[in-house]
Order: sequence, then structure tokens, then C-alpha cells
Amino acid sequence: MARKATSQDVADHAGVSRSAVSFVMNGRADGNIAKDKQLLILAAAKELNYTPNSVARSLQAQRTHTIGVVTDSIAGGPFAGKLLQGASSAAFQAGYLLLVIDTASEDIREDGAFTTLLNRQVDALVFAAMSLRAHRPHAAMHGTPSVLANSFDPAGTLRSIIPDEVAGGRAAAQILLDAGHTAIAYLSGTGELVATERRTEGFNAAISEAGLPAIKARETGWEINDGFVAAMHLLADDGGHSPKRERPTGVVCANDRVALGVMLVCGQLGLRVPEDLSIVGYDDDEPLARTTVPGLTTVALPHREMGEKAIELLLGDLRSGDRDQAGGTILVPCPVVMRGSVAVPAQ
Amino acid sequence: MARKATSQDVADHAGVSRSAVSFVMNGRADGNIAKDKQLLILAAAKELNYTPNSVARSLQAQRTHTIGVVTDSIAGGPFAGKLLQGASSAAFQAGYLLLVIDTASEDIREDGAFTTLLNRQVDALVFAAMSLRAHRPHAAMHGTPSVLANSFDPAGTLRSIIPDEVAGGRAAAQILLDAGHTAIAYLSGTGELVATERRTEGFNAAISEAGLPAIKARETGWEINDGFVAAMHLLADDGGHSPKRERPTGVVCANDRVALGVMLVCGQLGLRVPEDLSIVGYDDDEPLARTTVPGLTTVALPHREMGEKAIELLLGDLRSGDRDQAGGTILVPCPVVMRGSVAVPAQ
DNA sequence: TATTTAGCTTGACATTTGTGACCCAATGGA
DNA sequence: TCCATTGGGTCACAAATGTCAAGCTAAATA
Repeated sequence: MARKATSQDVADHAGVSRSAVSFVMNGRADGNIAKDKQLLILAAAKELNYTPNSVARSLQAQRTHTIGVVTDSIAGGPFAGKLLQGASSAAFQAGYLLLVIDTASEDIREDGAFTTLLNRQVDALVFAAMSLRAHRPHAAMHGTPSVLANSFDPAGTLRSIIPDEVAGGRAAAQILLDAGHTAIAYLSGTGELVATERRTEGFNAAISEAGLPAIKARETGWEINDGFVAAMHLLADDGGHSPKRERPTGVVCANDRVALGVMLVCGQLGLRVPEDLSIVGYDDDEPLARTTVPGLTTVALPHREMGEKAIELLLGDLRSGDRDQAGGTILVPCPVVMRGSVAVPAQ
Repeated sequence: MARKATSQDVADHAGVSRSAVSFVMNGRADGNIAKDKQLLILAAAKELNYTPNSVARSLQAQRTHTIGVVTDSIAGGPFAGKLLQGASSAAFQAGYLLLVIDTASEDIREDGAFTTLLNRQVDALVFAAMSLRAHRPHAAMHGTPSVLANSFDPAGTLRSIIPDEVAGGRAAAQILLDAGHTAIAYLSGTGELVATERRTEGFNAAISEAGLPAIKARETGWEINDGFVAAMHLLADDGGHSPKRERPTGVVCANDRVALGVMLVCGQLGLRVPEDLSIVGYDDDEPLARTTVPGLTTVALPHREMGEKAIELLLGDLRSGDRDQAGGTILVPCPVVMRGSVAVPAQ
């Protein structure tokens, strides 16, 4: 394969000037170039299979059709890449490509990442965190269309796209309420994560609105074993020591791994899921939640959608030509994924 | 923030010509530019914080310092992105960035992906599959430095980087052999995957070299539940129906999810891991393998290393200026990850 | 003093594209 | 006949860079 054909090659081949080729390729031919010559040029272009050199085009137009993405860690969690996949495909459809730099959570690298992207003349910037957290946006993000994805600016100067965790927590509770449960337990995870706080807020709101007494969250870790231990305390018969402790018929878990731990305890104790205990997970940790028996009903984190939304927003900016945008928070809903781990409580 | 500074701006600011600036920035100043002017130019560059516009540079040099990656699916498996992470960081260190396009396993998109990347003048190409498989390389990959990662060309015209699955299967067996096990079971997964075949080949070789009788693989699926079911058959006491069936003291599993299923059965049957049964997984499915109790000893797939290796190879090509490379297969070893699920067998 | 030479500096070109300004021929109207 | 208009097409510029060849100044040599 020789050198790529240039517009000059096409012009020579068709016996016209390079400008004529350019006009045809950019849809400005009507009224400038005769119909027959248009066809001639088009034929020549096809024969040499000419496609404009997008580097030269970028230089001239001052637009690279490229969006820079700086991320925490591509391979971090189990849903790693879902956000990127959403962003990538939304961008590609609009003729844009992504330049992704992974800082591996080392803040020192962030500065280098942004200046590298700026040198490359990206049209817009995204900062994406792999788990929801506050993040002060880099200086480079002002003066170029930018959004934060799955993270938010404490100062509120930049738009941020985050999951609607409050609604998510509410939805998780509502799944059980709708099925008719009243004895509900809540394993909340631990730490001061903002996601956890908001989920708990939503959960409490739903319980209270349903007219049930407040439910105290039981703090657990985030792993299978943490769910296992917590469920042991929660479900095992204590021999009648504590007075009239009611065993819950449904439980909302901090994430799907914890939910799996609960499932395992049920197996051990001879409790059937969902007949004896309904379980709701969180995150839609796919290979896990889909392959348990029964499948885990869970509230999904909308990673893919956040990625798509981020790009949509930026493309809007680019079309309208705005340089700097006001801040604001876009909440993306957390859809409920119904599988088989929830049922009507036994009488 | 105004327009980015150009080399002309720096030249004006320092009172010299643009060429002088260019010389200084590219280390060709000695013997061409007086020392004091060099300092002057450097100062001006720093003050305007000038960095060369890499689009213009790319156009001029016919090199974009960009490598195109076409992939099956970024968010496919649980290790999705590890390969990309390795590639990305290796590239970044050398001043290259990655342009990644995800075809979502739809072959129709592949053509568009490659031509898009070619238009963008990428210096090199990678095709990466998320699970090991044969893949006929796209025409675009000839004529530009290219490699296949985690996939191989049936015609053998292109270099491919794949895990050394034979050695991996051998290593899995060897872990148990080294610990002194002789009663070993093998849950092999199912389907005609090339990875499985090679692992089995390696497993059998190790067993035979150890002087043990051949072990028949038990086909299972790939999920937690498949491991659960298989282990039930394998471990449950059948009440003495089959004559003198020896219970294995160690088991090699097709992947970590299957291994988890086996662990669960042990819990149910009251068998302790690793005292009563040693378990070896495969894949190093991280959040899972690390958080079981005990941690799962497993053979890791070298996704990260394959990504790094792919980039190293391509950077070598680019440095040497070769346009087309001969085919060949690079095997990347699968390292053993020792955790707690293997012990010396009980007497 | 004339001429070479070394050191330093700059002008000009090439990379490829899109586009505003321009040119030419022909036609229509005055 | 002359001017203006218009359709059809081209020239030249701008985008920012790297580099080669040429130019210039001052010192050094014959």
C-alpha cells in the first residue's frame, strides 16, 4: 500500500483544481461546479479511495474531533469501562474519538494528563471517576468545554453527571415494599462514602413514606464475606436470648457482593431465596448478579448512561460554540433490574 | 484563557526568528544559536508557557504519536480494560496516546473502525480480543506496523501476542503436585475454546511427567453455579454405591468463578479449605479471587502484560522504521498467584 | 586590504486542508 | 457597443511546525 491519496492527487486525476475537489467533498459544489465535473471528481475520489487527511483538516479548522478523557482507573472496579464504552460509542456516532488517559489514581499524573491532552488540541474534556466522589476539577477544564462524570465539583463551577443515588436507595426499598414486605433489614456498607449516605437517605425516605417505623442500618464491609458475617448475625436463631426478635423477610444490601454473602448464609441455614428471604442488591455487578441462583434483583449504577450523557452534553457545547459553561448537576436514574431474588413474603 | 501561544509568539517575545525557537526546542541549538539567546528564548517560552502544537507537528512529521486500538469490547469480561491499561500506560510513557474503538463484537463495524483510524494517521495498529480467539486481521493492518493482542492470525501473517496457556495449565497442576497432592480432579470448562484446549494439554503434560495416571477432565460450564453442581457430584458421599471412589484432595478449576462454586460446596459439606480440599482457580478474577476466605490461589491471565508487550513491539517497529513485519507468536507467561486455597494434603 | 571561515540568524519550503477573493467567458440588458 | 451580471472555476492564504539552504557579520588569515 503506497502513500495515501491527497486531494491534489484526486484533482490531477480528474483534471481540475484542488479547490474544486474540496468544494465537492464539502457539499459546496452546487452553483460552483458543473454537474458533470462533480461526477468526474467523485469518480476519481472513489477510484483512489480518497479520504481527507484529518490531521491537516484539524490544523486548518482548529478542531480535532477528539475528546480527552482523564480517568481514575480504567480497570478499577468490575464495571470498569462501562462508562468509557458509553462515552466512546456516543462519540463515535457523532464522528468523534476519545483520547483516554488513566492516572491510576495518582494525582501527580493528572496535571501531565491534562496538559498532554491540551497539546493535542482536544475539543473537550471529561474527568471520570470510577467510584462516585468529589473531585476538584483541573484548571485546564475551565476554558474548554468540560464535564465531570461520576464525580462532582465541590465548588460547583463545572457540570457534573452523577447517579441519582437517593432515588436508587428509594427504589431498592420500594422493590420490597411493593412486594408487601414490612420486616425489612438494611446492610449499609461502611465508610463515609457519599454514595452510601445518599442511598441510605433514599432508603429511609421510602420506609418512612410507607408508614413503617425507621429501620436502623447495619454497617458492613463491601465484600462477600462481610455480607456473610452480617447475615449470620441477622438471620441465625439466637436461642431466644433477645426478646421477640423478628426475623426480616427482606433485606437490602450495600452491593451485590454483600448480597451474595447473604445468599450463601441462606443456603447454609436452609432458608430459601426468595421464598423465605427476599434479597435486593445494588450495582448490578453483572457476571455476579446474573449468574447466582436465583438471579439477583438489584439496582443498577448507570455507568454506561453517564458516559453517553457526558458526551451528549459536550457535543451540544461544541455545536453551539460555547466556550465556558455554567455549573450544575445532572442526575442519571439508577434503573431497577428485576431478577429472581424477590417474592411476596410468606405468611 | 486566551489562545495557546505559538512558536511565533515566543519568537516575537524574545526578539528572534521563529526558526531559532524551533532549534532550541528541538535540541539543535548548540553551534547554531548563541548561548545567551538560547536562555532568552527558553525564558520567553516558559513565560508564555509554550508547548508546540502537536497537530501541526504531526502534519509536518507525518507522525501522530498515536496508536490505534480496535477491540472486541472494552467492558466485556471482568478483566476488561486491563489489557488497555497496560497498553495505555506503556504508550504514555513513550509519549504516545491510544485511540480506542470498540466494535462491540459486531464485525460490520470493524471496517469503519480501521478506516477511521487510518484517516487519523495513526502510526500503528492493535487488534485486541477480550477472550483468546483466532481473528483474521483486517487489510489495514498490512502496510502499517500492527500486532494482534490476545488473538492470533490463522494465516500467521501478523505477529500475535497471546498467553502461554499450555504453560498455564501446567503451572496449575504443578501447584498441587508441588504441595504433594496425588488425588487431583480437573474441572475443565466447556466448549471448543482454544484456551481450554491448551490448558488441558498443559495440565495433562504435568500430570504425566509427575508419573501419575492420566486424569479425566470433568466438563463444566463457566459460572459459579456450574462449579457448585460439579463439586457436588465430585465431593458428595454417594453412600458407597460406586466402588472405592477416592475423594480428591486437590482440584484445578476452569476459572475462578467455578472455583468459588467449589468453595461453596465445601462450606455446605463441612469440608475445610485448604485443609480438606486444595483449590486452584484460573484467570485471577481479582475482586472475586482476593476476597474469598481463604483467598483463591490461581493462575493469572497476563492481560496487562500483553497490552504492554503489544506497545513495546510497535514502538520498536516505529523506531526502526520498518513498514511491514513478519508474522510470529509471542507467548506471555501466566503467573501463579499464591493465596490461601492450597495446602499440603491431610494424611 | 582582500578573502576565507566560522558562527549565528533567517527566509523559504513542505506537510494537507478549507475558503474568501479573484478571474474569465458568456450572456443579457441598456 | 459597452457594462454588468452570473455561472464555473482557480489562486492564494492561513493553520503551526521542522528543517534546509542561503545570508550576514565579524573575526581570522594570506
